[in-house]
Amino acid sequence: MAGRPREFDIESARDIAMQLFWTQGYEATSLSDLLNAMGLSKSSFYQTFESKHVLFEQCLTRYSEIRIGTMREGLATAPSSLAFIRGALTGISKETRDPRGRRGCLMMNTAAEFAQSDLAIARCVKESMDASREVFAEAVAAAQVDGDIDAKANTKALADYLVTTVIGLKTQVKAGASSKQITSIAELSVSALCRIT
Amino acid sequence: MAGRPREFDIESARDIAMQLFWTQGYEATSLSDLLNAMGLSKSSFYQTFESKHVLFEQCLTRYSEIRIGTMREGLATAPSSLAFIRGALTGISKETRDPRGRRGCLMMNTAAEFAQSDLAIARCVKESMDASREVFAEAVAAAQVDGDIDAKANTKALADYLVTTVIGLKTQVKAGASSKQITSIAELSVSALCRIT
DNA sequence: CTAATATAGGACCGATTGGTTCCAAAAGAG
DNA sequence: CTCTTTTGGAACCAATCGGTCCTATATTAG
Repeated sequence: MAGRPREFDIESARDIAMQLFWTQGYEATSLSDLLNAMGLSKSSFYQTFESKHVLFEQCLTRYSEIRIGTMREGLATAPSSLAFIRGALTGISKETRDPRGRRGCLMMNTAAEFAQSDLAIARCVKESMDASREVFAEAVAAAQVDGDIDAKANTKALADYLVTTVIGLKTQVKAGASSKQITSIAELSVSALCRIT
Repeated sequence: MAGRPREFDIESARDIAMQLFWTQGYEATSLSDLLNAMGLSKSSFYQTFESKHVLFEQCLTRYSEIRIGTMREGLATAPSSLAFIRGALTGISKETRDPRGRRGCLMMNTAAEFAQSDLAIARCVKESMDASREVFAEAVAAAQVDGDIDAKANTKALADYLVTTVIGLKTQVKAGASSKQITSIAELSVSALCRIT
């Protein structure tokens, strides 16, 4: 009991929107920007995604899922937990060469753009932040078992420390830091992590 | 050789604008927001400050001056260079209770809002970043002389590390972290700094 | 067939945007 | 007094914003 089938894929259309929001920010992305990039008419857009704002929230959720998924996969396949942590930090230097520009992290960009003005979005950002902290906490705990990090150290505090460093590094990239600088800071942070007691 | 005297103070009017931009961001601050807050008519505004954009650039410069000045003063008056560094990090936890909201740092907010789109602004942000790194570099060098930080460590790299941590902490505040979390991460970072070789 | 849904495209909405220009009044300096 | 400048306010600009609604067509299921 259905009519004409949808001619586009909701998921991939949303992914395109996510990329736009990521690169340009919410306010800077106009409705026509979205329509052009997604290849949709206004009618299809509003019928499928209630509004620009609702679509944005969906994009945030999707981004978080992808990001956390990638982290979990990286942790599972890394040669060691410490290697995963090191890779998570040093890998940020690659974003320096991002052809799409140094666009940072959608969650942090959003946190910066919507400060306290939108509670629903603020909550979404916080949840994503907590999720990535959780992955780091698991990695730190495993590295403590491996003996790479002091077992007496506070696991959750170290995870918070890592999240903070990642945020700082990504923002540095956005502010114009060089690849070498990022790598150097990342290495420094990891070696510091291993000396904490 | 002058006509009617200006009835407002340019400096303080600009400071009010800076506060607005800081809390709300550039795009989110409309012209009428500015006029209301600054208590100016449109004519006075455009006669004194060429445009919204020019005013914003002036605000960025002013913000940077204040920020760097405060840092230099803190470094000069602190009981020790390491104490200054520790204070610079742990003090961020106070911003949690900011009545004006967790508004982060104007420079980083701007970096996030204007990514690569405005070169003049990007340059301004980078300069401010470099200036604060320079202050941290002086502090680290002094702390190395004091023996609080290993003298063999790379001074500039440590300064970069500190800037990154500050950015991360301020963004964490904006994303909703608690005062305790911030303090804990800051303490962790400082103690890590002292163990690096 | 009919009912249901999706399509593209356009008309239209009120509101707001940053910015410009003009005006007449006000107030100082010479 | 005259010249110069600032003042507030209004009028006006073209453009854009997100969003609604409508028409006509297309495509499926039953």
